[in-house]
Amino acid sequence: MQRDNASTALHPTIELLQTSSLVNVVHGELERMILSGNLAPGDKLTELTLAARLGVSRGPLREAFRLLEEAGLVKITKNRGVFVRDIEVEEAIEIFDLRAAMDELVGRRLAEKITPAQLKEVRGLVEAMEKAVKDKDAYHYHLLNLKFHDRLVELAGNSKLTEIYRKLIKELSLFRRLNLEDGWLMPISASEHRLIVKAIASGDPDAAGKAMFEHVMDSKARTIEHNLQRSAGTQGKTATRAAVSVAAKGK
Amino acid sequence: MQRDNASTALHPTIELLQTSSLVNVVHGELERMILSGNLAPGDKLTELTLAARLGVSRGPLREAFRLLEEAGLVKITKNRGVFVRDIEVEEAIEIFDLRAAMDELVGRRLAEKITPAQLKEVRGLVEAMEKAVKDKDAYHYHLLNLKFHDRLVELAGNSKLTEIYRKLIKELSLFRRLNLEDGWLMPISASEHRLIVKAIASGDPDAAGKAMFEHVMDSKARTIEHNLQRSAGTQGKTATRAAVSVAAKGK
DNA sequence: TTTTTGCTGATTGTAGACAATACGCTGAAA
DNA sequence: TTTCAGCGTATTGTCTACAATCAGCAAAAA
Repeated sequence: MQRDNASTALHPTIELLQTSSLVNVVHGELERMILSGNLAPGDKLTELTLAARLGVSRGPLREAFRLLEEAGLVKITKNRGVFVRDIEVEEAIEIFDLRAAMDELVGRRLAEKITPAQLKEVRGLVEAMEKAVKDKDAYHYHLLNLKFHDRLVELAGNSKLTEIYRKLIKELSLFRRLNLEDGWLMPISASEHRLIVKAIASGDPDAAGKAMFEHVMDSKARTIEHNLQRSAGTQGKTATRAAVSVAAKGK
Repeated sequence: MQRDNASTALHPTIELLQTSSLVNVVHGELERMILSGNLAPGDKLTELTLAARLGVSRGPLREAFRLLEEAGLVKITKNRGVFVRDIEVEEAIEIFDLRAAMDELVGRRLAEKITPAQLKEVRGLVEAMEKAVKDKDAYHYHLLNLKFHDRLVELAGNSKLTEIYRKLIKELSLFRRLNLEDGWLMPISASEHRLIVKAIASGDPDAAGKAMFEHVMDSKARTIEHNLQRSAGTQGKTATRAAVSVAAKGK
């Protein structure tokens, strides 16, 4: 009986057909469109239009909507439709605070269990980021930054933590997209990464946790500040953001 | 014009019809059945059967399934069906570790910002728990314990944190249900609650965070230990309630 | 002018039908 | 007895049709 053999070495196409339904594909595609900015916060996702464009019927599409809703990427209003969610600055602050606590855990764990090979790998990412800074390549830096943190969380070895961390990052991207790509705060962030790796390498859980925590909180301060400047400069109608400064100093 | 009046004081039935679709109702009902143990881990959720029982068609039901899938309560396998998820002990450990980090954040925040009135409220919950211990009322104690921690998280004032915390608790209940209701570890847990409230009341963020963290980690150790003992003792599966469909063959 | 009322087109909510796939049974061959 | 092929049933995946609801506009009333 070669059942074992067949289940381990499966042809990619077969594997694909067995695992992916239309719902999965549509879900992935919509998520990609949202995270890439192809669909912006506030945009309406009309069922008939999207169904026609993606070449599927409304059923799978609606199921994919529900996945996105629970993931926090869209908001469904009865009889009104589906809209790409808009992350308010208050919610972004909450996410940063939560991320800080999670990353502190990540730092602690890594200080205890990271291997030399893994350490070398993340050092490579830091060096690549420093190179991107030197080249003033903000986009590449952004991708490396995401990769760096994602990899650290992954290496911490808690899959539940990884799952929720990624969910938060996705939601946060709905808020952060606006003020990315002007890489003014890039170099500051970059230098902190070296400190994080150093603390992890030292094997001191408290130090590594603190380094991670502080990094996220600094990142939060920079992002919020940047966002406030931007929204204050562009439009007068954002007077509602006044309450933000109060929320921002919660520590 | 009494538009304001009309929008604030809306007839409950109208409000209900505007907000709740069949998907929402079905989702809530299924979640209730899963969390209450009416549907046990491993149970299969057959579309036609459930649709007939709930009096809806398969469409809304499938959308509710997707919500539950993203929430981690069920697992959908293509062409096979929907099953109530089974939380392995490894995943439970991960959730406890994550919860510990989150609760540490909760403790810190509460030490800084809890009000006397709120303090009085949580003290009342602790006292009620102590009474439940004295009465040996394990079920009531269990409910109060959930309420206590849920309220603390809520009072921390981070809605994102609250949302994810509740999601984790729901998932964890799929693992913990088995070894609840034998309240052997009840009194130990109860005494720790007093310490938590005391640390929060003292206004020391580090102490409160530490108290919360330790409590969750102790709770983790007790639960895991208890679970190991139990699963070592009983080999047979307890497939008592299979409301909808067959209990899958043992894993 | 301002408000309100009724209509119309567009969009979502739900149900049912058809196609595709998996599971379990029967029976025959080794 | 064990294994395996073939077949029928049950269940899921997807699509289409119909009903319910909403947004916008125009015309009438104040």
